[in-house]
Amino acid sequence: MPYEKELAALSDPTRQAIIQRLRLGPQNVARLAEGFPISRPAISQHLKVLSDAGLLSVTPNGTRRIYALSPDRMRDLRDWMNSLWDDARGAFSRAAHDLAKEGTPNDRSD
Amino acid sequence: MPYEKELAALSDPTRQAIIQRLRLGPQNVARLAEGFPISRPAISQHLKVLSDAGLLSVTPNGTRRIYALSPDRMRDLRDWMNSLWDDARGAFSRAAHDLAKEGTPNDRSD
DNA sequence: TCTTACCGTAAGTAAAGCCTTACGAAAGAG
DNA sequence: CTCTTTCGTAAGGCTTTACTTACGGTAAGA
Repeated sequence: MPYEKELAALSDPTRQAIIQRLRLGPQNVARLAEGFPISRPAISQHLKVLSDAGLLSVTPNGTRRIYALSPDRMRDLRDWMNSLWDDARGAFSRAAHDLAKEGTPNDRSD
Repeated sequence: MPYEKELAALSDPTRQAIIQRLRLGPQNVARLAEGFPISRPAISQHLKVLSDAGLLSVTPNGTRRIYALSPDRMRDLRDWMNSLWDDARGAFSRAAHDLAKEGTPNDRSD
């Protein structure tokens, strides 16, 4: 299970919205929380999940904490998605080929 | 929130393992369940989640149901990851540039 | 120093998720 | 028709998750 934590972090709609926000640029917590219908501590908890997954980086600046997207981990995820897609294509056309020949691909009995 | 359901589907370790299994080729439910420590109905429920997310396709064959990866939706996800990564890179270097100039990117005071 | 702004964490609660067993429907063999 | 295989779904229990309010700690300004 290669990217369990990262995908779990991205699976929440609020965290996805946070990611979308940070696509425009780094932001501190208070400003980030302004656009959401939930409390600021809830945003902090989501930011912790995203940070623990390596998707965000933090830069303290005075009392503020600036959060930004971490391109490195994001690139790893993208590469994994790429390989997944390649295998999906391969398995798909192979299955289509097999089905055209005999009808059932995995017709083995142990 | 563009790919909420797809990412939620991929976030579970069991479902990730199912995906890994199907990278080798399509399989029916009973054979798929053989390699897991959980019951067959649990596998069926996971397969439903993955199918509802559009990541799998089903092909009935007698009493069996052959599950396979759906390359289309997988490609969409990959493309979204690509754009996400590009924006992350852009925001990152822009932030680095701003920090080099003044120190704080979002320095507005309400 | 005193006050204000910013933020993380703890405690508690309501909701969602994952697993199990039990059951019923559909397809094929005899 | 009867029996078996394959599979999806319903019901219930248990764990995890996401939210709230309350609180403490740190940095900057007067």
